Amino acid sequence: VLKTAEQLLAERGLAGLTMRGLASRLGVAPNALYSHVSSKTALIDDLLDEVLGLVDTPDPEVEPGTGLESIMRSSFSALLEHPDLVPSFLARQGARGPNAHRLGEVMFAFLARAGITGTRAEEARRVLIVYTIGFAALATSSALEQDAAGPVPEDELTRNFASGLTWLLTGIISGAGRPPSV
Amino acid sequence: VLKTAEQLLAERGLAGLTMRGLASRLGVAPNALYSHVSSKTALIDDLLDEVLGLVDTPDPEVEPGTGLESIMRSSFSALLEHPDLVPSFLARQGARGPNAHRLGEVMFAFLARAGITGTRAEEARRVLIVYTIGFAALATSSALEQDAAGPVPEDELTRNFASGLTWLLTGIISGAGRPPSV
DNA sequence: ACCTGAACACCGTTCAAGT
DNA sequence: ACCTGAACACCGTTCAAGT
Repeated sequence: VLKTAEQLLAERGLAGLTMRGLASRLGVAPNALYSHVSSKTALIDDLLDEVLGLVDTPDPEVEPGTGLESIMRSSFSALLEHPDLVPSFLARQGARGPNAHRLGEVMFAFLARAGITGTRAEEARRVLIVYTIGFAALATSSALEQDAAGPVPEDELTRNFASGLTWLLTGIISGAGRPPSV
Repeated sequence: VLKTAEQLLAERGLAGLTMRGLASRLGVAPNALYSHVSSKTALIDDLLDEVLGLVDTPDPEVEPGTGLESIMRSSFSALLEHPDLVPSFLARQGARGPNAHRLGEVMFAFLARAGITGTRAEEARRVLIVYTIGFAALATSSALEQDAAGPVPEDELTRNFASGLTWLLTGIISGAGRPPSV
């Protein structure tokens, strides 16, 4: 059901994933899909959470900084494997399915072990997520369209992502910003 | 010419900005637009660079950290004023018009004064841009759709943006990551 | 429950022709 | 240069009806 949507997406891109195209591949009429999914948006939401299922969560005993780093790296590469879905992640603010929820909890746990809780933890989590999805959006869109300007190779962007992630984690854990009201 | 596009966008959103709708507002046939702009994508690219024209560049004598901070803050609020264009910024990697170029140069100048040059400066600039656009995307999309989950007020997101920006700049300027090969 | 036929109300873009 | 009429090749979605 969803699987063929995923496969059609991989073959023909986001613009190529149409309800009509999907229906014809399944050998049914376009409107028959509405017996299985309430709208195209709902279909995409389902696909998004499936991508997050690919992210593996690190050993919770590991140091908080490295734990967070590996979660974000793993998320980044999961996103890169589904380039066409990344723009949708941004538009929908990172999916709200069960997998998204699970990852959010793991992140909170690591932040808490680094002594970051409350509002500050929420902020840090949001910053990390936004940064990761944003960079994935950059990497995937740059892969899709080749410009005269030179497309910037993917491994360079991955290194760039890692640098920024380190900066971010350094800033978060060092406790910059906001006076020590905690 | 472009002005009406901007105004139509403000009124009816990105989905409401169609070539046909734009044409009818101008009192011409849909295809007449193609005498003025080569495609809808080109039209949007023009709109994007216009938004970047709203960003004001700080006094170049100011301290690098605060200079960069104010550029990114100003960019963030310029983006927030045109919520419907933000997704396009991500898809097109932040526009490539003259205004985009100008801002990029100013950022490089500040980074250089902070002792950051070469690859590292490119990485830092990209990280800052991605972070800013990504957060703007979050803020605008959360403003557009109200969910049961509670939409997160805009000023909270703006503070959140500022916190993350501080963390990022702390990390960048403190010289974390990559061993001191410079 | 799940499907079909037919339709509604749209899209972006192109082509030939006019002025 | 800038416009029109007409068309091409599509969209997502709904409604009534069938099994």
